[in-house]
Amino acid sequence: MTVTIKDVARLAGVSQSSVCRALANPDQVRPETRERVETAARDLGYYPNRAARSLITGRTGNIGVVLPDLANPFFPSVVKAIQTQARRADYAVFLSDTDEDPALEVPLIRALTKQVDGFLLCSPRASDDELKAFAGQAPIVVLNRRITPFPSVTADSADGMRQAVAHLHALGHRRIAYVAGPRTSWSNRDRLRGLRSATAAHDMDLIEAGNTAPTVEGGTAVADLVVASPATAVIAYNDLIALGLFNRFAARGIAVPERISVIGFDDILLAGLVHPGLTTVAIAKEQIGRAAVELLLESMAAEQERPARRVLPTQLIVRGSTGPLHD
Amino acid sequence: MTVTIKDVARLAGVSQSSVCRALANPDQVRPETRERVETAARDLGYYPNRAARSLITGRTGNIGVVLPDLANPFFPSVVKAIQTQARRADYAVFLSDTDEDPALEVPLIRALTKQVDGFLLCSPRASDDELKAFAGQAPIVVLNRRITPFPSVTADSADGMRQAVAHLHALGHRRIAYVAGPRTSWSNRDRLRGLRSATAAHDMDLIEAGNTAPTVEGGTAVADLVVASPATAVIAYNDLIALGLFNRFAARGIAVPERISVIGFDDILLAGLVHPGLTTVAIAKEQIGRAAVELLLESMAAEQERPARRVLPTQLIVRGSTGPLHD
DNA sequence: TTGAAAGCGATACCAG
DNA sequence: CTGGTATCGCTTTCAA
Repeated sequence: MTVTIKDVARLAGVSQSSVCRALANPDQVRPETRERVETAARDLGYYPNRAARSLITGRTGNIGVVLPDLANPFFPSVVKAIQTQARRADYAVFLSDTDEDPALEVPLIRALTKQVDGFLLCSPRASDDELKAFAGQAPIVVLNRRITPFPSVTADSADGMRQAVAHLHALGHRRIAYVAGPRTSWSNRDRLRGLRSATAAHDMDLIEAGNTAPTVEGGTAVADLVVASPATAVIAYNDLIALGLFNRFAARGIAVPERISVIGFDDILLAGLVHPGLTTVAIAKEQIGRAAVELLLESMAAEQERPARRVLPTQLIVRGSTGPLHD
Repeated sequence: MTVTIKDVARLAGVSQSSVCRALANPDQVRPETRERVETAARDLGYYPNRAARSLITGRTGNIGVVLPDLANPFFPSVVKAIQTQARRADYAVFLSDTDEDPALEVPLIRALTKQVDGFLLCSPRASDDELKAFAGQAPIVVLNRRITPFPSVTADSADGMRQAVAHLHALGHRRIAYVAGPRTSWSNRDRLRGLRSATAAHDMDLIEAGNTAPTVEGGTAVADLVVASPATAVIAYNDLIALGLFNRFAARGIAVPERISVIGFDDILLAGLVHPGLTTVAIAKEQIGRAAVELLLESMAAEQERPARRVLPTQLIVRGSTGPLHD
């Protein structure tokens, strides 16, 4: 059924060892032999069993990607970048969606541990302690979160928030509401931190409208709270929430940006397609994916002394959902 | 470093075989022994190496998912459903994005073959012949395409088109344009076929506006052709293209649905969030993913005589982008 | 009920 | 430059 190295060896009339070498280190073998082996392999349609190989080499050629929700358009973008970069290094990708369930993360990681050379944890929801338990067990790079001792790739949320707040301030806004995402999300805390210091710097009021699910429905659910607050502008944890706000605002006849300005975070595809366009803080999603793979490869190659931390830039994208304050 | 079955055996004071049995067939072993093994395994944090196991059992516990473009929101939805269903059966998922490159598919499949028990090919772009070469090599279920001899899961595009055309006809439209997707896409041909017969049944004119990329940009690129045609309504291969049309129409001041009605296909999240809402043919994406995994598990369990074909229903979702004909 | 030993497919080392 | 052999971690006969 399945063709193994033995079959190739037999057909080529050489030993297994030679087949192995001819295929892996072509120059350590006589050209004639190499040719015979290559022909035999081609004829039989031989492809090495990477699982068997990993047993002896200790390398699987796979990386594991764990993320909370593929339905959030932010993640597919990142995963796509990861895929592209991984393929360049001849790595295949295991994908696990935890469905925003923190309890699923650790078992999933464990189940994959022996099958991958390292992990990319995107916005992991598990506790610091649970994750730290993996230190030394498997190379791990964390995205959108910082946990010592793992290398991390994050976006410069503070700077993004600074840009967003400066923009709103320039438009005349003085009272901003923030719709927070999941409490378990490091990004959420990071963004909130940046927002607090940015509003403080401008001496503006920050009204925290509470946490909600990072989905359209999550935004819709808290829209009325925002309207009832004295805020003239609202910044959402992410674009999906912002679009949920849009929805409910439209349903209630609340004009954006005339009555209230809205800013999102992530710059997912949707942001540019709704009307009015959603002003948002763009994150370099492709760069995040790429950087993460690079860091992982590095940390697999050699134990790093101090974990690398890559912080990628953010950029405010101004669209129609923000405008001057009307009184 | 990594804890193996030997370590457990040593700590429990039994043989490897007993450890294996205690963990796999708990009832074939004396309760006392089982207890000792379980404790030892827990204490050491033992998790079997699935790659090593696959070597002997022939089962990997993995399934491979290949798709053309994770950036198309349709696919993440399907993948998420696949994940959920796969996890239920204790399968892990390998994901490969081919970036719409037909040439990448076959090598990717081959590279994964030994590491997975079967494949889910989503909207594969490779030729029938290339794919047929895998028949008998690995269990394969094809999504959004039909290729003998593989089981397939498809949407009832013909019925979806029938609903869309009937809707437009009722609104008074008589000339419909179709913006086609990739020539290599089976879905595209399937949808076109359905559309042709539906328009013929209503004695309506069908203007084929040519093929374009299944992306927002693809839609934007052909929008002017559609406007220049005598069509009063346009059906796009998918929602992304439809949204690209929206964009360009808005830029040119062409009113939707007053000047032209627009219908998409897939019902991605975006469709409900743009203004006006995009009328579209919804596909049961979760069901597709679920059904695909089910079929794959079945076909792995036993060679089926005739490949199963699951055709899932489609449903027209009417939103603001379609309206009565104005003259 | 348990242990010893063979073997899955590939690589790596050591002789020759 | 090539072949024999041990080995990776695990499962599975086969005897005891």
